[in-house]
Amino acid sequence: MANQKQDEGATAKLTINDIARLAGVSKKTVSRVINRSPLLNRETRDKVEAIIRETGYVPNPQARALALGRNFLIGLIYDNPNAQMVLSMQRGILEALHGTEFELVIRPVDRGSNHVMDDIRGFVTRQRLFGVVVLPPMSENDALMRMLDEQGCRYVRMGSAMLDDPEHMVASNDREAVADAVRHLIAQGHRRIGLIAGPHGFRSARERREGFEMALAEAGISLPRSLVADGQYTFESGLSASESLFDLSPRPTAIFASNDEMAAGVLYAARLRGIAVPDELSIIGFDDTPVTTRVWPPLSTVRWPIVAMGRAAALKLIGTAIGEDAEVNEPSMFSSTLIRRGSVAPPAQT
Amino acid sequence: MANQKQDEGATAKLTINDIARLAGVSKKTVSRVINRSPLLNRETRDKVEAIIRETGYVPNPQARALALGRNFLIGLIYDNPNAQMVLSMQRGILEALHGTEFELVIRPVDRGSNHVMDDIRGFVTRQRLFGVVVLPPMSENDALMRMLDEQGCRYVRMGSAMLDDPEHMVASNDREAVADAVRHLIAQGHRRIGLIAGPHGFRSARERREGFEMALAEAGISLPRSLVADGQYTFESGLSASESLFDLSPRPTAIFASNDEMAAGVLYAARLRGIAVPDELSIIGFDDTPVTTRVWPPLSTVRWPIVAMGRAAALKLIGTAIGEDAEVNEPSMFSSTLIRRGSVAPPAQT
DNA sequence: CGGGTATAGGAAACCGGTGTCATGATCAAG
DNA sequence: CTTGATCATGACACCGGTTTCCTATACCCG
Repeated sequence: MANQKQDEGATAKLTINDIARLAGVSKKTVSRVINRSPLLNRETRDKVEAIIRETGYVPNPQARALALGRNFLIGLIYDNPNAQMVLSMQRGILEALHGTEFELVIRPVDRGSNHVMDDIRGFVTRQRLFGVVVLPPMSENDALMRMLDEQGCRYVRMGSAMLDDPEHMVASNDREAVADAVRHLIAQGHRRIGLIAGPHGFRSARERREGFEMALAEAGISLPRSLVADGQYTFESGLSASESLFDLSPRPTAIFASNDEMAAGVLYAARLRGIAVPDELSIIGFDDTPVTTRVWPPLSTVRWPIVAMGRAAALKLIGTAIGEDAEVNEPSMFSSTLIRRGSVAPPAQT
Repeated sequence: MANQKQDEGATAKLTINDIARLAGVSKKTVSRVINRSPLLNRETRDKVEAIIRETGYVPNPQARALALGRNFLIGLIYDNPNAQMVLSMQRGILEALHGTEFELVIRPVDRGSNHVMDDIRGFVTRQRLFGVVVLPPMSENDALMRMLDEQGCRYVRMGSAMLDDPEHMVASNDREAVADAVRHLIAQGHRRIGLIAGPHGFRSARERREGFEMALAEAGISLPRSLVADGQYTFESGLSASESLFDLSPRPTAIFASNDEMAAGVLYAARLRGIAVPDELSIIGFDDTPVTTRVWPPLSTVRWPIVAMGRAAALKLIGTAIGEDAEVNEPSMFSSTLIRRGSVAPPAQT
């Protein structure tokens, strides 16, 4: 019913036929110019290119996608655990896509909902996406990957140290990074070190916990269950989780929080209790989000190269587009570094 | 040269012809079912729908877009001044798009670069976007809007109190909101109130500044030039801008920072100088980003409904798609509220 | 100088949908 | 029973590109 062509108004869109007519060649020839076919007369190409340039012709991507059987859309699937991470990832991916004809379509989902799967299936099939990048914790869902395979949708998953399938994976070595951070605490003289763990079922939470335990074990320090508190990667959970650690006697002299949001919660809780940081309590977080430098004292943390990893993920995805043989040489494993700020000091008393 | 159909593998995609054959009807009839044409026999529709459901057929969006002459992609253009804002906006837009066939394509740009314009033109023309949402400060670029008009690309701009063109605009009333915040400070007894302004050329910066001046004028308080410091909406600029205010004698007893990042900078600077907040200095920010509750004391601030505004913007955009007459009733102006936290107290001495 | 081989370029089919218009069936009114 | 209107459906062109296949020309060589 709705009246279609009513808001025409704009510059009438040029078609390949117009260009062909203007250049005095067939549309096929124009198509060859657009697609850089090598078997073309030099003059013909120059002439057509000149016309394209001066008319500002842009081939219709829908028609191209239809004829070519593939489009130029990359999807980003995430269940936002961390605003900063998502945004950095978007940036990394877009950096890689810049200058190509690919665009980024974003898709936050709710992993708790019981139709996530259908939701994502609809997303990739409806738009016939070229491929998707999946962020943690969705990237740990193997059923999702099987579904994507079934749908013939390429994917790259981001995650923590999952190297089963390096071609479809970009990972950071959280375990080693956390171990380094904890070794740093130990070197400062800390022995009673608390852990605020991430949510169960998160690969990163497990990796970070293992790194924590590894460093303690190396130093021969035992880890009583009471020094481990469960968190949800949120500020509030960090705040409440630290309560139980503060109630301990003797109190831990240092706490490693599995991400910065929770570390900020620990800092806040310490302030509420009048515990001085770093003099009475050292804190290390993970992620290096901006909040670490906004609070006082600025938080020491572990930085992982999110943007670079996003870029690598996107390149892996579109690398296969250029040509199957164009070997993709993006690394699959990235390493993190400890950033020392003001939240770590030697313990007050030995 | 590249070999196309080699990684077929996936479930062979069904076409409308397959469905037509299976249902024993013509493709046109199937098309009618898909597009909910009202002039269809009940039985025929049920039969075709059953087949579509059991085969899991999804119409090819590229073909649809080609035939229909429009696609189902909304673009989001921004020059990220504020991660939280961008992310909330994405969320709001996606909420509105949820359940429709539209998808969101994001496009950060660099407004400093001298080919932003070409960049954006390429973006909207190449993908033939249905429409775009433009975030500040890009939304204040009138040349951009003219260009979008030329390209026949619908748009909605987000911004501060620009109501020249309500149909293409979603705005917040920053001036009044800031005036309220400053009135609050005045009511607490403050008379020497400093302002950290936003960058020149930002509409929001001007609106907020005007609100600040308005509230002071109402109360008959004069505003010496020295009480106004320039900032760039960044934490660091807030930090350094507050230095000059702190050097004043007498020092201001309160500071309004034009956004939360700068307010966090003020708080940080105060800590460095040993100025107690809120006892010796009150602070109010703007945006209500998470950082306000991570720092100590938590910052009082002005909250504006970003998600709701994003939703409204998207609805305005796609509202015109459903039918030209379907009047879009989304409001164009949203109002903000003062959130009182712990960074405001009466001045130490009168 | 003639026949074989590249090479540029064109005609037509095709990708998977939608619009237009024609057609046959059904039904109410005359 | 005929006629005109209404309804449900199908045939076919078309959206704007790409691909396949074929032809005409230029070039190579003996």
